[in-house]
Amino acid sequence: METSTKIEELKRCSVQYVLALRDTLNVISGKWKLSIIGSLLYRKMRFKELQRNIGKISPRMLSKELKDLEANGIIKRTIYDTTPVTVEYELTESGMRLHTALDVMVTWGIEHRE
Amino acid sequence: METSTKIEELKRCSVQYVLALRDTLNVISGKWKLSIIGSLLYRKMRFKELQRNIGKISPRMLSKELKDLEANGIIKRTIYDTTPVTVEYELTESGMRLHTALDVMVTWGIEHRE
DNA sequence: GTAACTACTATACTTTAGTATACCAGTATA
DNA sequence: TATACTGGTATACTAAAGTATAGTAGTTAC
Repeated sequence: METSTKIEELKRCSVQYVLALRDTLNVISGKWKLSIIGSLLYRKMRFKELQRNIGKISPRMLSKELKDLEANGIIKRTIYDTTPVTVEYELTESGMRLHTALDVMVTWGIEHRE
Repeated sequence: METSTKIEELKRCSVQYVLALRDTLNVISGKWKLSIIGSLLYRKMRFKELQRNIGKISPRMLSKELKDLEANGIIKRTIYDTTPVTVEYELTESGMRLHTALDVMVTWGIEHRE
């Protein structure tokens, strides 16, 4: 069965619908995940770079959220054998595809405020 | 300025982008909000009806979340002067417009699991 | 008269999310 | 020799989110 057909079918079944929705929400919810994804939408970044970019995030939270996003296949972590070590974070293909979903949410958010 | 132009402009500014996104997320995040909105997508429902439909939700949480959604302009509460009183909950126009955003999120969720 | 229906609210608790602060090893710069 | 850079971890805490259980008032059916 084709993916698009499968999606149409799931949308009709509310329990599955809510489950797929929750999968997406779990990936982007929490105080910091959006700021991290937003920072990586247009380019790769290193740990300290992300920390400076986001501002008030503690290294503990940044580290935890990055691990979380990596485990969920949203970002990719690459270690370079330099001195001192450099670690780069970037969105995966799946993470990049989130962009469309985020745009739709932004649109609703703005229209809702009107 | 047109709304669509305004949206295009905001998407380019990451801080505003994240803020609009967070507005949307605040509306749908939490353990129960999606189940409530999902229940109301196709028809109005009363309190006990929602409670039975969702299953394990406590009346305290349902009451709290409904108030929250009402305060955010997502649902409308109508009291009918019957005995015993009947209270109906339904999505507002804005709440209905969430449907598109939710569909996009479901699609991403399913594709991401693949 | 007692059980069940309506739509909730009150109190007290647990669990999860997030914060604050300090610290690690190794290297480069002033 | 002291400071700051790299990318984090450890411990202890607070705040927010959610749960559990009981109870409210009025009406109706058995």
